[in-house]
Parts: sequence; C-alpha cells; structure tokens
Amino acid sequence: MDMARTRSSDPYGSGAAAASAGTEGTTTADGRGRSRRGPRTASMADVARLAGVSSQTVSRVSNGYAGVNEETRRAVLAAMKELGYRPNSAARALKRGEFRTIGVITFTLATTGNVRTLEAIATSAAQEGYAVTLLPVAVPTQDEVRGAFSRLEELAVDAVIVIMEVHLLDAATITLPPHVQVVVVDSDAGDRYTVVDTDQAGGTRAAVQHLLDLGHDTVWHLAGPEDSFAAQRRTDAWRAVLTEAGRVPPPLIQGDWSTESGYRAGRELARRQDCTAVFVANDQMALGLQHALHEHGRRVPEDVSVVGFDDIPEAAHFSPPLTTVHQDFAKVGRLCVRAALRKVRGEGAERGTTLVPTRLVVRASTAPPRGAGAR
Amino acid sequence: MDMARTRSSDPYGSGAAAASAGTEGTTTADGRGRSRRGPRTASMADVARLAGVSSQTVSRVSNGYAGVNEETRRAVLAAMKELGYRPNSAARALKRGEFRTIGVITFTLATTGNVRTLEAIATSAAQEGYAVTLLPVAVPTQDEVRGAFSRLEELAVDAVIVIMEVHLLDAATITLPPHVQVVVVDSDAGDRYTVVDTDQAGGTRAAVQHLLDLGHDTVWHLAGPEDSFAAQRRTDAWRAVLTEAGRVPPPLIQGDWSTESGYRAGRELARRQDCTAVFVANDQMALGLQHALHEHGRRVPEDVSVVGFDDIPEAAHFSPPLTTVHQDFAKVGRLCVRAALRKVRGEGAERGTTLVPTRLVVRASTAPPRGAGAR
DNA sequence: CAGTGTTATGTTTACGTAAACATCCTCTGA
DNA sequence: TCAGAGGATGTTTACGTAAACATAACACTG
Repeated sequence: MDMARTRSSDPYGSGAAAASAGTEGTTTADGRGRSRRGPRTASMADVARLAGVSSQTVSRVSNGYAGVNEETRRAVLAAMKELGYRPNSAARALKRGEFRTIGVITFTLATTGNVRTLEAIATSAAQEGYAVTLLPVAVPTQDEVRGAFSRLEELAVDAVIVIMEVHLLDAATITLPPHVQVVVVDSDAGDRYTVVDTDQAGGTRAAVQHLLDLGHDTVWHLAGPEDSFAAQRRTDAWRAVLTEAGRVPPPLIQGDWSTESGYRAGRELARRQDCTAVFVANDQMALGLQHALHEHGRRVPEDVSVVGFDDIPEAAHFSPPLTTVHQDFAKVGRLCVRAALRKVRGEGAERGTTLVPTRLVVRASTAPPRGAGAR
Repeated sequence: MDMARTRSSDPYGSGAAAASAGTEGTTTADGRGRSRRGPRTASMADVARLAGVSSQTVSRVSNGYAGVNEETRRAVLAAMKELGYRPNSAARALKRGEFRTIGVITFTLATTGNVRTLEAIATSAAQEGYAVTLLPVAVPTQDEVRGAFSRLEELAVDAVIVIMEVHLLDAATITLPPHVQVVVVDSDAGDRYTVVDTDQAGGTRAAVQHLLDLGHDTVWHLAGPEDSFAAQRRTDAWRAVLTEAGRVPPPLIQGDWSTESGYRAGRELARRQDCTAVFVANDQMALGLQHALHEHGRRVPEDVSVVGFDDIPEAAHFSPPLTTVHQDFAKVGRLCVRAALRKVRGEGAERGTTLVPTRLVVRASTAPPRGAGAR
C-alpha cells in the first residue's frame, strides 16, 4: 500500500531448508568468514545464481515488489526454497536504517502489572511486524538505568518503552541518542515524554468512594513503594477523596508491591480495632494483608473491608474473593506500541499523557462496617 | 582475555551525546539516507575525521584492543564523546556474523513459571552481554509456532530458547536454519535438543510422599494441561509413587494452570468426602482449589491437605499458607543461557537434559487426615 | 649499522541488502 | 515504421564495521 509494492504473503512462509536438513551440526569453521558454525547460510547472491537472475531481482521478490514477471518470481521462490534462504536481518537493518525492534526497559517482572503490560506490548508489536527486546535492570539505581540505556543504544532498537518510574530516568536520559523514541508507562512526565498510563486517580477514587459509600468512616491505605509514580498517584488520590469527603486520612502505610510487604502491613493493621477498611495499592499486597488479618482473627469483610488494585486473575479466588480495581493492561500495552511506532514513523511525536480507564470490580472482600445497620 | 584485547571498560559509558543534546527532535528527512529522523548518527568515519586518525583506529579503540597509543586513544575517545558516537549494531552484526541476542519463544506470560524463567534468562543474558528478544506465540497451534520460528529466523538472533511444550515444536522445527541453536525448557526431547528442566519427577515424589507419610490413604491430582510436558511428567510421577506405595491412583483431574481451572476442579473435589489430599500441579491452581474447598465448607488442611508446585512468592500467604514444591527458576534461566551460549560459541553442542533440583516447602496446607491418630 | 622485531597506524576489502540509476525489451499509436 | 511509453531486469553503489593485509617508525641485537 505504502509504495508500489504488493506486500505479498511472506515468501519464506514454510517448508524451507528442506534441502540441507540432513546436514550434521558441524562445529568446524567454514571456508570464509570467521569460524562460523554450520554451512554458511544462503545469501541473495546464492539465490540469484541458482535462479539465473540478478540479486536485485531476488531482492524485489523478497520484498514483494510488483513488477516482477510471474515466471521469474516462481523461479526465484523455488531457488529460495531450495537453499533455505532467509534475509539477513543485520544487512537489512544496516541498509534500511531501522531494526523493526522495540526495546523494553523494565525493572522487574515480579509485579503482575509489568508482566501483563510487557506481554501486551510484545503481542501488539508482533502484529505490527516488530520484535521486542527485553532489557532488565537489576537494581533500580541511576547507574544501572544509565547502563541499561547505554546498552540499549548499541542495541538494534528503533524505539524504547520504559516501564519504570521516570525519576530514575531523568538523569539517565541525557545519554539517549536523539533518534531513539521513548514511551513511558507510569510517569507524570507527560511534558517530556509520551506517557501511557492507567487512570490511577480514577481507579483510586472509585475504590475509596466504594468503601465510603458502604458506610466506613474512613479508609486506610497500604501504598506501593515511594519511588513509584503509580503508587504515588494512588496515594494522592486516596488522600484527596478522603479530604473531599471531610474525613481524616489515617496514617499512610508503606509497602513495596510484594505479597510479603502486604503481610507485614496486615499484622500492624490487625491490631487496630478502628481500622475497618483498607485500600491496598495492588492485589499482591492485598493477598498478604488478608492473610495477616485472617491470622489475627480479623475477618474480611465482616471486620475489615479490603480493596485491591490490578484485578489479577487470582484475585477472584482470594479468601475472600477480592474487590479490586481492574486495569486494562492489554490496552496500555497496545497504546504504548502504537505511540512508539507513530514516533518511529515520524507521524507526530506528540508528547502528553494517555490515560487508560479502570473499572471497579466488586467481589466479596468489602461490606458495610459492623453496626452500619444502626445508622 | 580471549584475544589480544584488553576489553577495557565500556568507552561509551556515560555522558555522551552532550553536544547535540539541545537539538530539537527534527522530523524532517536529512540529506542522504532514506527519510531518517533527527541528525544522522555519527559513524566511525566521522569520529576518525574529527580525531585525525583512520576509522580502523576508531574501531580498535571501540573494541578495546590493546596496541593503541594512549594519546591516540584519548583523542578518539574525546571525538566519540563530542559526536555522541555509538557503534551501529546492525553493521557490527553484519560484519561479525553474530547478533549478541538470544530469542525466547514462549506461549504465554500468564504462568508464573514462564515469567520467572524469562526474567532469569534476561538477567543472565545481560550479564553475558547478550540481549533477549521476546517472541510471543498467541495461539499454541503448530501454524503459530511455525510462524514464530519463521519470524525468528529473519530476526537478529544467535540462539533460541523455547519455553514451551515441544511436541508443538516437532513439526515446526524443520524450517529452522541449521546455525540457530535451540535450548528447550519443559520437554522430554533431550535426544534432539538441549533441554534444561526442573526435576519434575523428584519434586512430585517429594510432594506425594509427604502426603502419604502424613497418613493419607491416597492422593488426588489436579494436573496441568495435557499438552504440557511438565504437567505430564508430574502426573506420571504422581501415579508412579502411588503405585509403588501400593495405592490406587484416583481419577485424574484436568486443569490448565489457571487459578480459574483450579477453582472449577475444587468444586468437584469438595463433593467427594473420600478426598483428603490433593497434589496440585501448580500454585495458581492450588489457590483456586483452596478457594473452592473453603467455599464448600471443606477446611484446609483439616479436611483436605493441599500441596502445590512452583513456590511462587504469594504461596506463603495463601489461606492457609501453601505447602509446595520450590522450583529454582533463576537457575533454570541461568542454565538455559549458559547452554545456549555454549552452543553459539561452538563449545560442544551436547544434547541431553539438565535437571534442576527442587525442594519441598512445608507450610500449613498439609496435615494428617482426620482420624489418623487412631492408627 | 644492517638486520630483526615490535609497536602503532593506515588501506583495502567484504559482510548482505536495496535504492538509484541504467538497459533492454515489447508493445502502442500515429 | 518508428518514436515513445512502460515493463522487466541488470549494474553500481553505499550502509557502518572490522578482519586481513600493508607500512612506517623505532628499539634493540650482535
């Protein structure tokens, strides 16, 4: 569509490499080249020779350009098949100046949100013909982040999606070469980057309001780590809703997204008889919290109501099933890829934040406080 | 070490690109090349010109070869910094014939095991200077798998790690070019591929034996999907242990790894009063199972003992905390990368299976059956 | 002080692809 | 019958890097 090309269905689709299938996995160095293993992979020149055409014609067939005689095309395809030809992506990338690859920098795959987003990104990217290269950052220090970016720059990548708190990014960004596009998830830096994020505030409002509507006097909050913008946004919104409703926000409790930290927080909260409702910043912590509450004889939801955030598939099977804020990770991933590719294609590198809406899923972990009937 | 090189600390480490930092994100096409965005990125030739040396000397500095005069080296480094030079990975890959990238084909990131393994792979690979390219397969059909491999072949990848059931791989493999190395997780095809896997049988034996030792007459089994080798292996081992102990294996219950399927299975099992112990093929299903049992008034572990598999971080906070088989995903990932790289480097492409041991973690979801004290 | 290394650097070339340009046909229409 | 228009194909070249092969300068040795 975009040129004079036909973009026919992938010519290397299936059944290639049959010719050399029986070749043993030779580990010796071959004639030319530097100690590469196995029989050298066929190049366009090889195909061209076999088909009796020029390598340019092979290129044309390979890229699906119109204007190749049907007979010639068939001959070339046959030669490709016989030799098990595959385009060399390095040469292609070098020539075209693009890699058809999106890099994803993420800090951890331990949180469901990151994983689900990553999966959606990979799927969307694949649909667009892009591959996804993963760049894990072991420790969330600026040095590490900078190192990741440094590696990424030498990496074959057209755009970068960062699933991470940006303030770690701030100092590191300066080393980014100007042609690499960045999209960020979980950030408030919409003025500097393109940001795609879940509507943290909206989700939080729904969650907290739900608890207030049930009749709870106030709502406690188990927050995510301080350095997460998502966590911070949820905390801010929680405080705002309570203040607007004329309630006094109880002291903030700090977690780190992990189930374990939820458990620790739960042990604290179980002691407080005045705590009847908790908004937890993610489902994993909510699980730990429920565990602790249960262990200390505080029943959910009779004694304490709990609302989570994420709606991981497991949440429906917690004890009790968790009321939580559903995030559309798939959509976040899709939008990230779309934004990244729009940037790559130069179709308006608009900055700003795109918010993906959330939805409150009410299950069995929330109920009116005891004595609410008396009101 | 491996050559006459010094492999000095990365010359592009930090603070590069400062010169062109202020450049607006120009979206126009530049002079040469095809409509690339932004100021063309500096090449070796540019650096060489600025530093007053040949590009080969730049190459030597870039790759940390010894035998470059200290003064020259400094001049080159300064020029690199000023121009914000980054090696072009496509050209590098083309020249060297390798991409420094490992491809990972996986079917889903919904199961903790896959994710944890992937994360470990990415981390190990990064340490070895390799990037990881993710190739999600949407639907587990042979066509899809073949498509993934087809894409992968054109992708910049030196080796492939497959986290998937191999029988899907069987028919698809034929299209793999001979120089791409494959390592498989979760397979019994050790004769054809290099396989790294958790010691499914050992873990299962420990789990089932633990339940028998507690005094249960027999142990039920909630299995993973039929097409998973890991699931199949666990099922086989479960049956073997029971048979060896002279017990009759109860009918098999089929799940699909998901919490939801565990819940459905749990509803079935809750009805059977003769079921006092269940070995569940993964923790996520165990969560659903516990939920269903609880919902139907069957207490864990008083009425029914449950053992899971995986030891996900959440398992310690289930209600009750889950007794489960701990898998060392990190080690699996590391071994995969090591095997893949050994193949890439041609250091013995040994086939065969490497097993990573497991460990039974006893928590609160298992107990003797009621009336066991009467024995 | 010619001979022989050694060290530092430059020149040529090839990796595989695809854009740009150049041919060479075969029609069409006046 | 031939100019001209297209269609089909070939030739040249460049992408950025790095191996292989020069070369030049210098320090020793006997």
